[in-house]
Amino acid sequence: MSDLFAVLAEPSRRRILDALRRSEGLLVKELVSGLGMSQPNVSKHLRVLRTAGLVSETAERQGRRYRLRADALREMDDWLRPYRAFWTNRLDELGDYLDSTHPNEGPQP
Amino acid sequence: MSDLFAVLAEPSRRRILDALRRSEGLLVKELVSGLGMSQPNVSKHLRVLRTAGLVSETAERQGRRYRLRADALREMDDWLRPYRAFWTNRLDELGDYLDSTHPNEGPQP
DNA sequence: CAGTTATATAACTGTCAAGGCATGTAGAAG
DNA sequence: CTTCTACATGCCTTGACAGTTATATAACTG
Repeated sequence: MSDLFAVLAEPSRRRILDALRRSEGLLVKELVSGLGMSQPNVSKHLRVLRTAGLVSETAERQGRRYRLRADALREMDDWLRPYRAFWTNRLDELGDYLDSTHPNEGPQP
Repeated sequence: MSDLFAVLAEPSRRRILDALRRSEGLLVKELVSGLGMSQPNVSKHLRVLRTAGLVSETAERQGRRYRLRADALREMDDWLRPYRAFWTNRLDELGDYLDSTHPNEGPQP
């Protein structure tokens, strides 16, 4: 489970990240009640996310606060970058030209 | 396996997409020899990719040509977008300020 | 110290998918 | 029609988790 893509393949983990993104860090109990998952399940997922460098953990009096480490997502963004060109550059700048010369190779609706 | 993220969690499938991205479509046999995977394995992955809308297939005399459908990756890009702001805006514009006030909360090397 | 709260961990179980092997199939070639 | 090529598909085994339940740990409270 050391692969970033495999870590993010779990919908529950993406939901955890989404929740952390909208807040300035959350306690485990807040994630449990907020997402409606069992506490051990949340803890397990947090462990995976932590191992992947996607979240950080700090101890507090009321519990442990987990924060997003969005930086770890750059690897995914890097992989995606060359593909992004297919619908940003190509379609916007060269779309008409390509469509007129290779009408069957453009993206289908 | 209808979840895009789960589909892309497989390294072999990402390699297939990478290969297709660099070319204007490839035959199955070309993928097999180029990636060094077994033919049934490649066919299976292609089926998954096709179901996810990530590749398209056209029949030719020499075989079946698969092409990238980068458009299907937009869903992943959309999910990533709000996170991207964390290292584009925040780090570039406020990075120095945050580093000077919370030196331990910045991205680790 | 006893009890409560917050979280982690261990053990177990069910599910699911990846990869290998063998086989089916369709088209071109002879 | 037979053979080869290119590809798909079915079956099988194995391994990897996800989720639950039960229990451990740690800190705070009274």
